[in-house]
Amino acid sequence: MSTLPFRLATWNVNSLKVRLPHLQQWLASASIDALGLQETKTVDADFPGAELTALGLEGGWYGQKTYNGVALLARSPVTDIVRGIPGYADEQTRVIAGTVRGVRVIDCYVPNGQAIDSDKYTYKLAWLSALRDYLASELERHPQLAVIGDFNIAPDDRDVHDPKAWEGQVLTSAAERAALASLCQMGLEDVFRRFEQPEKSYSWWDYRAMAFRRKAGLRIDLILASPALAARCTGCTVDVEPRRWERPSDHAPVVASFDLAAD
DNA sequence: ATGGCTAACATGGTTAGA
Repeated sequence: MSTLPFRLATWNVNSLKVRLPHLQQWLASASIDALGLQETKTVDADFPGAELTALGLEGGWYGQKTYNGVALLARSPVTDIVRGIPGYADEQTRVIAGTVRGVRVIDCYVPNGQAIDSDKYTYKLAWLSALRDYLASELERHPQLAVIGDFNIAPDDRDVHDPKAWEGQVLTSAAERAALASLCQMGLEDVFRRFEQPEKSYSWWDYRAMAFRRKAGLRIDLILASPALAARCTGCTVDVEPRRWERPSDHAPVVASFDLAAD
């Protein structure tokens, strides 16, 4: 049976307006078939659709003023686009889903949570519960499902540069990790860990205190795959190169490769 | 050292990120 490669990426760009040149430069060499963005921070009317069309991308976006904002883009048609979590009232634009080459892709920007004692943390956990219910139903409908994005949860202490300093903090707390684990218990797999990876593999580094230079980061940007899709995964890497560029996003893109059936 | 830096909105200083 013949297969075709499918390279799927997620990138929190921290303002698409500022990072459009970075995206253009990265796409020129990264050979990406589909891409989920987070923190576009732009209303849909201002979304740079023409610039992305010029890069050979199409798809959908779901943004708001100042905060949040997601986009799902691909080199082939993106169909059945759904914005937000159906049935969950949320003023924040954090999810967009679509189907690309037979793969259902759900792009998420999970709430940060700010601090354990914050209302935003309560919102984060409630939001993750709504996401879990949504994904349970999507798993039933779509054997080939990818859930990608900025999860704002480091799955394990391996994914934290200083586990002691981060212990019990937002992004590593037990309740957040349990919420992520419950997604994995439904069959979604963090494909990054299917493969041998370098020590200190992270996807986010604080802008402050030379965190990137010190390799003081967290791995919070993930690509989860359903069993049938995970079985087709041939690799997953963090591309740290754009984090070295001038005026970078604080997140690096993560890329997973799949061999899809070519029927 | 509880700061450090960046972006949006606004046009000085606040909010938010993680």
